[in-house]
Amino acid sequence: MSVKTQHAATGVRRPRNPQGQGGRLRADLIAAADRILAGTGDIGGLSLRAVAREVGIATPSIYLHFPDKSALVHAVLDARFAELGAAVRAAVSAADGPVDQLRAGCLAYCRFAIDQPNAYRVLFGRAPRSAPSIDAAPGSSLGASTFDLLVQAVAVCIRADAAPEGDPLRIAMSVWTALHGIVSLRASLPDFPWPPLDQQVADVLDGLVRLRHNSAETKEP
Amino acid sequence: MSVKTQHAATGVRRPRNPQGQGGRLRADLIAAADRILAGTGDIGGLSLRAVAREVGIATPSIYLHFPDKSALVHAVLDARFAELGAAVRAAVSAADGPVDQLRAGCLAYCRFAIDQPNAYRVLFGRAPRSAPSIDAAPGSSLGASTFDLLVQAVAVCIRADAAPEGDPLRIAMSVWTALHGIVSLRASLPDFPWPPLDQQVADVLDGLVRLRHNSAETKEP
DNA sequence: TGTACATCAGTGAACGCGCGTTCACTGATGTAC
DNA sequence: TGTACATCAGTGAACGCGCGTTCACTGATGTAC
Repeated sequence: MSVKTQHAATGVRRPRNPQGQGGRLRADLIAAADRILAGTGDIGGLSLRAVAREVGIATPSIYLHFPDKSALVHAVLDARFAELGAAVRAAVSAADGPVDQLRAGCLAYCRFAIDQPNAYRVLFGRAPRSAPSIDAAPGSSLGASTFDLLVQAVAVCIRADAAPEGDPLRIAMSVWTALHGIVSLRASLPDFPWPPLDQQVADVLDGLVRLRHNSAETKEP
Repeated sequence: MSVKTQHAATGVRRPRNPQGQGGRLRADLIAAADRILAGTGDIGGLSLRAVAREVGIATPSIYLHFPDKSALVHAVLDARFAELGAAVRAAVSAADGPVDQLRAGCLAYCRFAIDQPNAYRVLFGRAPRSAPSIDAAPGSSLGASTFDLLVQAVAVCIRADAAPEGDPLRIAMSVWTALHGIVSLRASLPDFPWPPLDQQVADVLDGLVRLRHNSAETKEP
């Protein structure tokens, strides 16, 4: 039996899906490509052959579900953008009050990026025009909706008098770029003596949003 | 005559160096690799064959000057780090006073990154451990010396009472990450409606360093 | 002044590899009659 | 209940390509005698 067609992890060929369930392979392909990208962070280095090996199928079977390589990559990016948005939304929902909600959302964004640096790099670390395998910026609407969340959180803080007057869009841009800087430089230079993430995020919010800390709600009981 | 060995731009094979001047090719190879990387920003996508084509030599001639591909890439990175440091130093020297010098250095850093986004991505946009062709983080000492410049500039502002008390190292880290965020997000999402660079940098310095603007030195005559 | 030799800066062909994609094919499962 | 056929989910071999690297070689230039 050829080694080429065996599953990468188990050495066993993946069983064939029953009729009507061929679509399952599509999800498995996206998941496998996502796992590989999470290990390398390099879209250009992703190969259909590696994806097929990971899933345990023959490479041409991918073409039953995606017209070409870039379609598979787009599907992976869409899924990851949705996941990032869900993580931020969940953190915001779990917090109380404008300031804590803003902070929780920013921290969730950074944690997603730091826990999965390669996945984050795949989403935000490429030059859209010059990337060889990607023709257009995918998932931009999903990314934009997550950014809208930040603009709204800043606006709520200002309306609640937790931050001084200012343009929420402009402030949110500053915050987003600063958060992106925090997480992407940490990924690029892991040996640099970075301060704790909470402190860096707090510095950014204090400096750029100028949050007013509500002394009535400090953690002292 | 084979097309393979002709110069990419002119179709003419590069003339052979005189004896004792073989080292010239080394500099030409670094420059050619740098030009290619400035066009793609993708270290993994750089090929020795493309470099040889650009210079107008046969590919194996590269091995007369570099033991392997990663040695050539390291040389390119060292040269670019040195260039970035020189640009920042020149801007700082051309400005007067602690605040303007800090601002000038930060702006020069951003302009270098924005004018040559792919070169900047090559320097700071990779995950050092997982990059396939690069074994260790190169140029780190050159990068670190440029960062020291920022720390000193912040410290001078504090000593000159142009900024409130604070830990210059911690503040410089915040500023650097914010600047990196500004320029790398601009490169990743060029279609986003970014505000003017000067304004973004000013927001970052005002917020994170809390610069005091010296009203005696405003631009009004 | 001539000549044999060493050095130097390269060249051209070939190696084995992994890649995206195409093509004709297989074989299990369902369905119409 | 049996059987011919259609559908579905894949497979295996092959294509042409660009890659990093190795190897034996070339041919101009300098130098020792």
